Amino acid sequence: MSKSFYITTTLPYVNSDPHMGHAMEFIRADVIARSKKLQNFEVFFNTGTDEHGQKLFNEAKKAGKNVKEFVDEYAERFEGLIKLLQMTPDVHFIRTTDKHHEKSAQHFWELCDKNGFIYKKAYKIKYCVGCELEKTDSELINNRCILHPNIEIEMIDEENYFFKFSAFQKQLLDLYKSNPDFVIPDFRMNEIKMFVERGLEDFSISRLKSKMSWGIPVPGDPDHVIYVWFDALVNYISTLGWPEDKENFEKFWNNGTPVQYCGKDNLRMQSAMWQAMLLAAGLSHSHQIVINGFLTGEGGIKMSKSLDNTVNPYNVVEKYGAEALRYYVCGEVSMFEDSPISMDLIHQSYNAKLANGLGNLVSRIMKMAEDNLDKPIEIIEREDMSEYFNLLNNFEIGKAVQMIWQEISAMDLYIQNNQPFKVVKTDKEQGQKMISDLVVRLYSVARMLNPILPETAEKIKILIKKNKTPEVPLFLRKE
RNA sequence: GCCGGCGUAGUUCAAUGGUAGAACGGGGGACUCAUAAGCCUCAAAAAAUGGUUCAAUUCCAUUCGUCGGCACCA
Repeated sequence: MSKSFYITTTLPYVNSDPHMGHAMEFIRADVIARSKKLQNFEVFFNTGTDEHGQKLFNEAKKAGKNVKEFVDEYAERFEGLIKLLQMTPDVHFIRTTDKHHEKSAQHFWELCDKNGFIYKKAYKIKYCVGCELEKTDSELINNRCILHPNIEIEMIDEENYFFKFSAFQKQLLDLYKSNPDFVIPDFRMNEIKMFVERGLEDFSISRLKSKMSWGIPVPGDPDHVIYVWFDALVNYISTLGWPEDKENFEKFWNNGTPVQYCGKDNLRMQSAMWQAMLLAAGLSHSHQIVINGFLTGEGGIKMSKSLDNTVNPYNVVEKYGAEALRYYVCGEVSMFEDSPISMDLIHQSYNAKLANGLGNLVSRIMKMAEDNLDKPIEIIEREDMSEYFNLLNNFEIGKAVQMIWQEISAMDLYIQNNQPFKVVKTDKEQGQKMISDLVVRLYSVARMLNPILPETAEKIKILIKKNKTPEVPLFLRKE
């Protein structure tokens, strides 16, 4: 029986174009998914789009569009990232407007309801007529909207369904205690632990259909639709075919150590709300939540259009290629802290590591091989890669990248110190031995690169199999 | 305000109770298999004050700075 592994990104909310944060999350999850496959796991890799809720409802209306058409357009752009970023093509792409997902979410609701964790109560919301929006306390100063301080905040009473989040405090704390690696990195684990320790409040999980119709109908109550978070989180299991497909669910959710990759803004939803929801439905919790930091502009300044320091994935791929972007978010960006990104930084890393480092090394070794070896070397893939894969298994993608580039440097240094290109002129046999040893090492580099830069890894393997130097450099240096 | 993290070369990061390491970037040099790449080499750092200690960048305290969390933002 082969081992199974499940990994998912969060589903981007489709109220704007894909940005660098999405790209980073998609790429990193892809790296882990690919690396598990290489370790012979049967992998289920999920991503998709979150398409319900007030915001989309409002924005579609503002754009004068039918909501479905509005979200269709965006969903297509996000689905386009799969190809753009060279993600593994068998990734599952779920949309929360998919019929099956909607039914699945309703079933999930019914389970929570049946188990006694959903109830109805009057819900007071603070509403700013100026914004035409519901406001939270943190958005108010002196009980007035920050944007419209001259208008009184209206209190609106409405009946909503509530989820008994408060009932799960102890179970969540137990979960965290018995699974110290449940949330990665540890400081995020502490954060969520402290949040839960402070006490949990039940939250509203429905909206009045008369006010906001863009949602999944609440089972048995046509006047309400399911609050977008409650619906969206269920995608992590609906994508597996839950509840009908018991076999898949068993294989990937119960036995696939489900991992959820997300940004730091998602900590609470992924590691507390969703876990409580699963418990309420009588299902098993996720295995691990991995929390990325945010990408910022240079100098740690928040990216913004007005500062003109935004970077978008399309431009980067167009100018440097998908692999340069994959390299950057894996090797140059901190795994868990906020990190800067800019075209300039990408440019520097491209030249230093891809052109001067990897690309140049491939050229110099394969030139020696082509000129001096009579035939391609025989490769036996049996060296131990466990040290490398262990890094990836712990989501230390950056350290894994570092390990590869250390080997690249070591090979450059070896060539410099031992000069096989000279040796081969005086002692052919010895020179050929040195060169073929280098080719073997290069092949190992390609194997390690496989999950990070899949296309380049494949190119290198082909060059080695044909014993050819690349016709065009792998990564042409850019000025 | 409360809680937590951080403050090390130009930049991004590392290690350490006893001469502070790396990568990128910058200066210089010898070579040539290679993408004017690679290699060698040089310059370059511990926010401030006080304490513990034979000895502190490392432990403690305070100050300053900075970042994050403090619930419906999908």
